[in-house]
Amino acid sequence: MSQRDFVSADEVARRAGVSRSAVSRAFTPGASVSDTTRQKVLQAAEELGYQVNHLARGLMRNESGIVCLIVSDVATPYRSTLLRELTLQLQLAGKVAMLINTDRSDGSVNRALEQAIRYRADASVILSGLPDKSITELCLRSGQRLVLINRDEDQSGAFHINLDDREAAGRVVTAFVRAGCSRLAFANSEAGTPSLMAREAGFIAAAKEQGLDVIVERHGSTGYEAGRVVAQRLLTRKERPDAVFCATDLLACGLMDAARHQFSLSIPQQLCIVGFDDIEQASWSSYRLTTFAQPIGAIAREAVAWLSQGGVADGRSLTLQADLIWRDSVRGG
Amino acid sequence: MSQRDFVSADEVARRAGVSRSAVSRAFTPGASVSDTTRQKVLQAAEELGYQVNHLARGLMRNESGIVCLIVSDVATPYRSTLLRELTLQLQLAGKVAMLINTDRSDGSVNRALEQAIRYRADASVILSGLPDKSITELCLRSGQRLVLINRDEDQSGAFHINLDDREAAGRVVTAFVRAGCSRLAFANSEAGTPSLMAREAGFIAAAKEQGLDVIVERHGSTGYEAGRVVAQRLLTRKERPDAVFCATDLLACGLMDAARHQFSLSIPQQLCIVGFDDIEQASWSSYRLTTFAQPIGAIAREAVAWLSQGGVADGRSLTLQADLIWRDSVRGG
DNA sequence: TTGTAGGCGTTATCAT
DNA sequence: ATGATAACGCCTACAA
Repeated sequence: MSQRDFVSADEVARRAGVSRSAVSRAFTPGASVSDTTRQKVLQAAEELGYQVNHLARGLMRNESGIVCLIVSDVATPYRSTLLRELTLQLQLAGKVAMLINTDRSDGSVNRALEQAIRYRADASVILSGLPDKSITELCLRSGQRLVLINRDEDQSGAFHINLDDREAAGRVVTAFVRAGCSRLAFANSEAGTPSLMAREAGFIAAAKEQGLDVIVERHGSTGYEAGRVVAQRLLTRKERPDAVFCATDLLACGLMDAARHQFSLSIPQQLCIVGFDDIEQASWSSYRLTTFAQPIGAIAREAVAWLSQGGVADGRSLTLQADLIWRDSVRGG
Repeated sequence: MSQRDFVSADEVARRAGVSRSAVSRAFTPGASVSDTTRQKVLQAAEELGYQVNHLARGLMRNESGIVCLIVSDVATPYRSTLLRELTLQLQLAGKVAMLINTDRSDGSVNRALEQAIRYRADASVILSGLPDKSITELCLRSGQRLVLINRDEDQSGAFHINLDDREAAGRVVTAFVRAGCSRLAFANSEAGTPSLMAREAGFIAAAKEQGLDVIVERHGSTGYEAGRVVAQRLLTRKERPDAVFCATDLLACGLMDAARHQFSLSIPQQLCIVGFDDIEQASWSSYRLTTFAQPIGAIAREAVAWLSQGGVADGRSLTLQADLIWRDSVRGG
């Protein structure tokens, strides 16, 4: 390691002609220091380029200020938007985000949480994957807060933020029926995460109420390419669907592109499509996708509010509604 | 704050019937411990759910394992991809990423670096913005490494990774001329970052060598919407351009969509377009954009290799080439 | 190989 | 309001 030499409170104290404690107090909001000494300290610190060592402070205060964000597929539009919002809110709350990428292999969520513990993170936010119960219990027992976004509901003590996926799916059926569609399909990935499966189940159930069957096709991960593959399967059937609900916008974009450029179908005339997430691309004029907007701002705000609150926090569950954004991929908006 | 109670090395030592130091050694690769005690310690740790406190360890070792990633516009395709790659490489190198969002206001890069110092980050990687020299010197002086990606060249002691933007721009002119284009335009944002301006300058210079003028149009930030606005300006001129080089793919997508859907132009027959970054959307069948692929993997690898190397590191500069990806937005690939 | 003692840079407690 | 002193949890000589 190269030589590291950060300036310490001692040096500031010496230069300002006060004690270490005075320096500490000058950097602690609400501590009892006279204005004159505070000024002396602040000036000395400025001149030396002193910054409080948060490693040491965290050790003492038993509060690191660190919040771990555990996530896979960061490069995905929806994920990266959520990430942006979370980091922003965290910073506003005086916290700092530690980003842990779980793209590689399974069980990596567990390893990520261990990392969170090692850095004594005040809280962890899980955006992807599902950790084992033993490790989340360890977190909770250690006093580390846990927020699960769009994850399953089985971790007591943690804060769950979910969308009402089933309700949303029901509205899609209504929209499709109103558009005169009758051959419904659902495009999903093989990921099988709770929220994705809830959309699928909700769609099927609502369709059944209308006396309609649903063709379900699943493939790969939740991306553009998977959408193309699913389109291939769906649009070569003898009984071609006239309406597809896609579990995510990325799937929808892939499916829409294939439908247009490979099968020469007009949208929404010959095929209605609804997506989920309202990623930026959904509004691009090549897509103009009717889709559900996740309340990303609200999710981030609620998450940060909960994890940065003082006092003992109980586990809790919050269900938010997704907004249906009408654009041009369904007839008769 | 709720009660926090992480298990410490003391407790592990007691349970394993050894001393604290034995515990420490058991978790230090290459320390001299007998296999039997190591096993005892590891088992006790496992049972108690012990994890080494990296705050304390960082304090002692003078090496936190933290690397700060300083970035704005995280939700942008190119940025988020780079972020994914960097976090992955960092984790492979045994480091952990601290993400600092500088979306708000100016001078926030300076604040971000101060944050990096407070957490005693081993290094900082700057993906956006440009810090004041005084603060980067403080970082360097404190022994914190600095990597600047696609930033300006004026920070000595830091590691600079840049693309050869001018060379790339030159190749675009060649491609346009070969496609029979003669009314060249450059679409840029008003951001004015070094790499963006280098692409612009390089394009103009290369065109001049061919005896060609370039219409330059700049607007807003580097996004899809700006591309639409620029298209508006460019395509309503009496002398409509027949080839546009866009500073980024996002601009290119916006411009292409406007050209097609608003001006009913065929691409590449009536208008050739080249972008930069090779974001995922560039390959989608609605765009099939000819563009430059940033060597993101190499950038991330080089950055992490440099910042995690032992010993004293000198400032250094690395220039990488961008690969031209031929797709369908230029005639005669 | 093992345990003991001292120190890393803070903050909190206690006098003054 | 200020300064000395004791933690916080860990690592690392040093001694055994």
